Amino acid sequence: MKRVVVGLSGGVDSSVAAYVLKEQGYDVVGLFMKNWHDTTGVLHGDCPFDDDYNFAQMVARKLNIPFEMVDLSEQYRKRVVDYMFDEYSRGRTPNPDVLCNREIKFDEFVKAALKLDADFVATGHYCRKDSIDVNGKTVYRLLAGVDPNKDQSYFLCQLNQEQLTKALFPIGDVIKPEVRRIATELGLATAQRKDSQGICFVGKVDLPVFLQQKLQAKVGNIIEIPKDFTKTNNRVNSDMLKDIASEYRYNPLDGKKVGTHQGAHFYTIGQRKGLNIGGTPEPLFVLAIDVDKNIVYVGQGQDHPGLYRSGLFIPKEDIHWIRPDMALQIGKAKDYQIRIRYRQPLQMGKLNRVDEGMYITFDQPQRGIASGQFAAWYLDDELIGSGVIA
RNA sequence: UGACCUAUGGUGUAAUGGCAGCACAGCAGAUUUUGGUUCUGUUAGUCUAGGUUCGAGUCCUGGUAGGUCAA
Repeated sequence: MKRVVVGLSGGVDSSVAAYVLKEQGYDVVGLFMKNWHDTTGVLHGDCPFDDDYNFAQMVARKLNIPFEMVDLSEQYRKRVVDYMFDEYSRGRTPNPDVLCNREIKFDEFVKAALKLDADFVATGHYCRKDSIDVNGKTVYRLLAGVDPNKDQSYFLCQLNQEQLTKALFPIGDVIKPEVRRIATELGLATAQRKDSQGICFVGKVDLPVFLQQKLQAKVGNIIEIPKDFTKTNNRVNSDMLKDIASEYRYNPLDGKKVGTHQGAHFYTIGQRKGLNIGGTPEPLFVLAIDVDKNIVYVGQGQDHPGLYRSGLFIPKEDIHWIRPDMALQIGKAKDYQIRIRYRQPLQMGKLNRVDEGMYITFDQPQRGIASGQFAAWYLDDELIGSGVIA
């Protein structure tokens, strides 16, 4: 009998995942990860971590499976939280949950599971895996979950073949309401628990407060860029990949000062809340930040041209193929469906592999392309590859 | 130290003398395993002292503050 170690988080998804595995005849072990125990900046709720542990334990008892706990706090801090601080300090917008999966759940956690003699490791992600034969070699495919509303494949966009080999996603072909129904039917304590939100393991935080643990607050200017500012408008007609894919760079003379902020690195492109500037007919959105000069550039209205770009660039060292056998050769281009954030409907676009990296161009301009976030490319249901936006 | 104009939530603006409204910001909730977006709800105002009127943000007089023109 094959042994599966399932990451029990104390939520309903991993609870049902454990149940499904058991039904499938696996020798199932529940393993709870303790990755964080600081509440700085955490909104409402004093200490959710103990709660999670207790719920996970209750579920394990109910399912009659062994239950273990592993503390990966040290690794999580080093490999996810430090990366977060570092990215924000450079004026970028990291995605800690993608890193959490690559570095913790499908690395450190797997190591812990192997110590428990695991053959496979399972999670409660809404995604699927299958395998095909390519030139006599088994290749694993990462597929979207069948629930279009909950598909979480995006968060796994940095996994590699080795990691997929050991992975099982028991609830990928079930829709969320069905998961809730199963949990309710089984009388699992987690059946009605609210879905988790915010940074995985840390929780819903007030980001500026959280970041101020490491990043200094410092007052700077907010500059409003007019809607008809030509530098942003000209871009739309450009043919040069490099031009289309690069960020808009402004300088203070391109607009006028409309207020002050507490630190440019606390903001991200597309952001509306937190500027504290009123009196405009339309809301202000962040168009760009300059952490060196400590300036936040804003523009008025959802349709401000500075909010949209038709392309992005990924440096070659940040290109990742879940399917290495499909890696695009230098000089080649190919159409893909792409998303640049969780739950975004897939967008039509083209990958252009050049010597220095990958340019992605979109058929429709995209709102709020943020450096540090991940672009993930799909062919229908299958996640093929991903990369960090420069 | 002459004339004129203006004054309404935190900000920008509406209201034939008849229930002070809208937008933005803020706050709260919903949505969301990243940031962000979006949706819903909500706090908060007539510069000041008098007067006219059944009734004043609105009309009259003084004050205060800001602005424009004239020098």
